[in-house]
Amino acid sequence: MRPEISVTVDIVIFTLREGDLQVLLVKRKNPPFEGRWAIPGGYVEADESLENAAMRELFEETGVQGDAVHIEQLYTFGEPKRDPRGRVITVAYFALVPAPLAVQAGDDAAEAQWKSVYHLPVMAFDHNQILNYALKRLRYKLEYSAVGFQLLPNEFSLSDLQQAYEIVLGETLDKRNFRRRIQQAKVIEETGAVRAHEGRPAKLYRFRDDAVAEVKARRLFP
Amino acid sequence: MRPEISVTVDIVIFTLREGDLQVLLVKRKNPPFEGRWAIPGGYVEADESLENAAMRELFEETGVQGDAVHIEQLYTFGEPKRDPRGRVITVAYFALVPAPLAVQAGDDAAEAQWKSVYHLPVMAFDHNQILNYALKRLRYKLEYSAVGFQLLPNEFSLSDLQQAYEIVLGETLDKRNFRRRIQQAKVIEETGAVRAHEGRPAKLYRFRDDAVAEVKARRLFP
DNA sequence: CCAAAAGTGTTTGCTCTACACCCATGG
DNA sequence: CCATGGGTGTAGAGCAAACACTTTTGG
Repeated sequence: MRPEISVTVDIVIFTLREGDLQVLLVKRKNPPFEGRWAIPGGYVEADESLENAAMRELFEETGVQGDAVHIEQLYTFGEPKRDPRGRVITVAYFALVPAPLAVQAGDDAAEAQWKSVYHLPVMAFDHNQILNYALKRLRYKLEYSAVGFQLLPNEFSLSDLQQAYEIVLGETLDKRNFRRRIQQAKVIEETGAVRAHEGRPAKLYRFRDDAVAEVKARRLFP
Repeated sequence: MRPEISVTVDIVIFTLREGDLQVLLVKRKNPPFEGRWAIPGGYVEADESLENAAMRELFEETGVQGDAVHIEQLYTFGEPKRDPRGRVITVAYFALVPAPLAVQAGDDAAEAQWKSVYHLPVMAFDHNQILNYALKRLRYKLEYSAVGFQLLPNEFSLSDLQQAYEIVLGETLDKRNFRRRIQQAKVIEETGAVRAHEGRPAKLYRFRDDAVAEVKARRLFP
């Protein structure tokens, strides 16, 4: 009546690095799939919620506090044979972190590395499937919610923002239309600061906290 | 390292009945929450996939074969204290079934009944939360996918379809605009049959199988 | 012929898209 | 003064919303 089933959480951690959409993977140092790359994850403790388990894994791998970044449940994968050790279902989460952070390997990982989502290795378990699903969901959400801002630091220019969208969506966007849309959506405000570099300095913006819930009835970027 | 966690699936089964959006609930005949209404569900067997478990529960409660109707994973609920008996996480699914079917009570249920989503009792566990989430998702999906057809029988009139949308969305729609949209989306075809009743007979339509994947880039019903 | 429900078009405003030049700064 | 990236507006097309009458059948 109550079969022995283990429960893990796995967390797909996306960031923008090197003009690329990257994901944090760890190299497994124990069987099964020793030496293969995998999504970070681990067992759910008896007294912690699933979300807390995901945030704990995120912190262990990146040092990022889960409540400071976007984190959401993705899907639960539970095919009987997905783990050769026995019945293990995994609740997959995905997180968006802003900066290219230093990473540290967890207990069960020999090393951790950011990898481009466009050049993924063959991974342990069903992790390629999980990652494909996460990527699909990320692109999808980008089109009708303001979640993309979570990939950027607190202050950013409109060009930064546009570049972020272009990297994730894998297509180029019209500058004037992009800016008009973002402004109309009223999800950002000027910080007052500017950033100097070669060329005209860029006004810096921040994401408006009160706009998080403001997911539009119409998609922002059709 | 591998805490004792039980895994269940719960399934929110929606249908249209009596001009109302209804959900199938069962009355618990054992503690905890004896006598309370609950969403049908049960333990996941050691060798079955989560989806199969959900389809099995659906069949046990309604006699409907899971592969004949729309069924999808909703969310996984895993707060440590959600079940007083111990740590139980539940993978919630939702299903859309076409007809007001006869229902039969499963092992752990004294009776099963269709209940209006607009007059829900206080339920066992966190089932009110699950149901609210399912309803939100249903309305949301209705707006940008063709999933609403799954609530109707094979043959239906355009008035039937419009009525279905109105019931679920809780608002009235313009007849001409509704029909034009549906026709443009090319998701239905005439069966050739008509249905007679008081008034002019209605042409009957069926949902086009090849249109299932055809979720629009633009929402169908903004 | 009357009641009841099915079916059908047009106009108007808005939103999306495509597109090219000037501006501010540092070197 | 030149190179570099930041910043701005408009015209045309396609889409969505509002709106009322005619058609077909059964009784």
